[in-house]
Amino acid sequence: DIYKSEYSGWYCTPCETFWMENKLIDGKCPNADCGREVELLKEESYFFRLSNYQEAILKYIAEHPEFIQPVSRRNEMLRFIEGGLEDLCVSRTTFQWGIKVPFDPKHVVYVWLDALINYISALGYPDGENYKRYWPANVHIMGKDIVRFHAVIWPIILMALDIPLPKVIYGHGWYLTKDGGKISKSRGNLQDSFELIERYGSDAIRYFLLRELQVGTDGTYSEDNVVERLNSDLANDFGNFVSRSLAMVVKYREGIVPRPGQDGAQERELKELSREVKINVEKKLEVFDPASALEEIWRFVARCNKYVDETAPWALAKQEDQRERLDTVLYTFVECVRVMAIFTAPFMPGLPPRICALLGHDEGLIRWEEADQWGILEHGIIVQKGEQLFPRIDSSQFSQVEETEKLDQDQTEDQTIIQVQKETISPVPSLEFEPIKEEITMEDFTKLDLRVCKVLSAEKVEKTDKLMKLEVEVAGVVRTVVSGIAKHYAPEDLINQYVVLVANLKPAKLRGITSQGMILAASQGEVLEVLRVNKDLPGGVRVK
RNA sequence: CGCGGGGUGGAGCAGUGGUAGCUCGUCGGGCUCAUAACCCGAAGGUCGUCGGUUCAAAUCCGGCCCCCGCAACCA
Repeated sequence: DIYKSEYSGWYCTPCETFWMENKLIDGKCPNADCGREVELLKEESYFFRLSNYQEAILKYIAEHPEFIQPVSRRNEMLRFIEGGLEDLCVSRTTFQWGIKVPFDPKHVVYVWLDALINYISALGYPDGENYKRYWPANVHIMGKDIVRFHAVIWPIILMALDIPLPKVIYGHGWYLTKDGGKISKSRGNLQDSFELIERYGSDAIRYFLLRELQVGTDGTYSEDNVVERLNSDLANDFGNFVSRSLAMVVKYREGIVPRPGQDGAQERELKELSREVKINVEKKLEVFDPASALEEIWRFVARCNKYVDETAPWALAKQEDQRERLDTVLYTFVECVRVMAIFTAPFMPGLPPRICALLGHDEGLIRWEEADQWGILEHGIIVQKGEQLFPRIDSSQFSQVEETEKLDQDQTEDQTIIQVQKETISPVPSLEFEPIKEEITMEDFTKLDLRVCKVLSAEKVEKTDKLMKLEVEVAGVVRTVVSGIAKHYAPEDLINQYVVLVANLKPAKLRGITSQGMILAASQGEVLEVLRVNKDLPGGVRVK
């Protein structure tokens, strides 16, 4: 299914670029600086016959509705395949880095071909033990943007090799910021995950991501949400239960887990709930819904806290004739801690050792199949209250700390530097400035011709988000300039304003409009400001 | 008509035909073992909008409005 052929395209030699036929302008190079003749050039390449498998992959998807999940991604892939598959060019000769084609070393393998193969080659395909044991995979989980490679190209590669396909391809959504915008470096809203882990702990961050965000769709993220979720679920509900229950064993029985008496209705209810929760969690995990699984588990956590309230051990402790009842309750507390540790272990792998240590056990205590079994712990073992598992996070205190740290920093810096105003309350990553470029001479600088110019007219370029077309007057001449500022200014904001133009910049074509120069503007992330001249200097005055 | 996601109580989200749920927040009460935590109760939603299908629509179909991501465009 691999064959050698030629990839043909229109090649512009000076630009060293291939162009699609429909991009050419009057049959010439579309690069505005070039516009020269292009030639039809053929590059030798290897191709993979994707097109031969179009019907096979459609049939497979139809017969295995669970293959691509969630459904929205499945529909997207079906539409893509129905649109017609073309053979895939799987080698390149235009660059050297990459894996050389063994039998034709002037070619390197197309990245997605060798990347996908890693799923089986890493397992030792075709004879490795791991391959025999683990393939076909139960599920591949990846970001929704690369589902196409996993749900179309990869299965076809496997079909061509006559290898079983993975059972499920799951495209998960993305983490977006609170305002719905994508997290990205250029917007300055990047969140360093290692910083978050350092601040809150990896278990807590795992919990947040699995609990708060739906797997199949995009979710919003903000540090306020993290703090709220962690305080409420981990500190108040979970951590506090462990703390209060073990504290009572220590307080009323010197930490020695007593022998339980007869179960009452409350104990029976608790045990029944553990069975129900275990089954539901298993179901939710089968369908890739960790958020609902954790919601189930927290039903149990909440019931445990309620159990404390119902049984009121502090009242039992005052009555000598309730000694056996108190023993039962305290024993059940410790069992609840054990069960909670089992339930949460798949989501927070750092937790079991910490809890087991409190119970004087090793991690052998954590066995999923015992999540609904009771009476596992021996009486007579010694428990301790220990450190708080999840201390509450005081976010206001936290941002104060940030502020003072910042002030300290500020004072050490040159007083004349104008400080960047910190607008948000929640901690944000520090701004990353571009490094200062290498030194140039005065002569280099004077090559730049910067001019004050008056904006005569301004209009948004149709069908673009960012482009604004400006007519400016400079030294008595009117020039057209296209600028990427439409998101930040309305045309009327700029008309009759004096701005700074790079007057001797080589013209370039943008969306069909020739731009004769560049308007100066400062920007950081989402904020942008065009530099303006306020004194009434006539258009054409030089800026130095 | 480039491709795709979404609009559900103050906030964040579940919910693919049959009394609209969860967490947080708010208000009132209880308890005092615990990490000012826990427990009980309450208020709060014409499910973006208009129309259609149906005995019945947040849920199915169509039109419209708004938000977001990708692609193109930041000279």
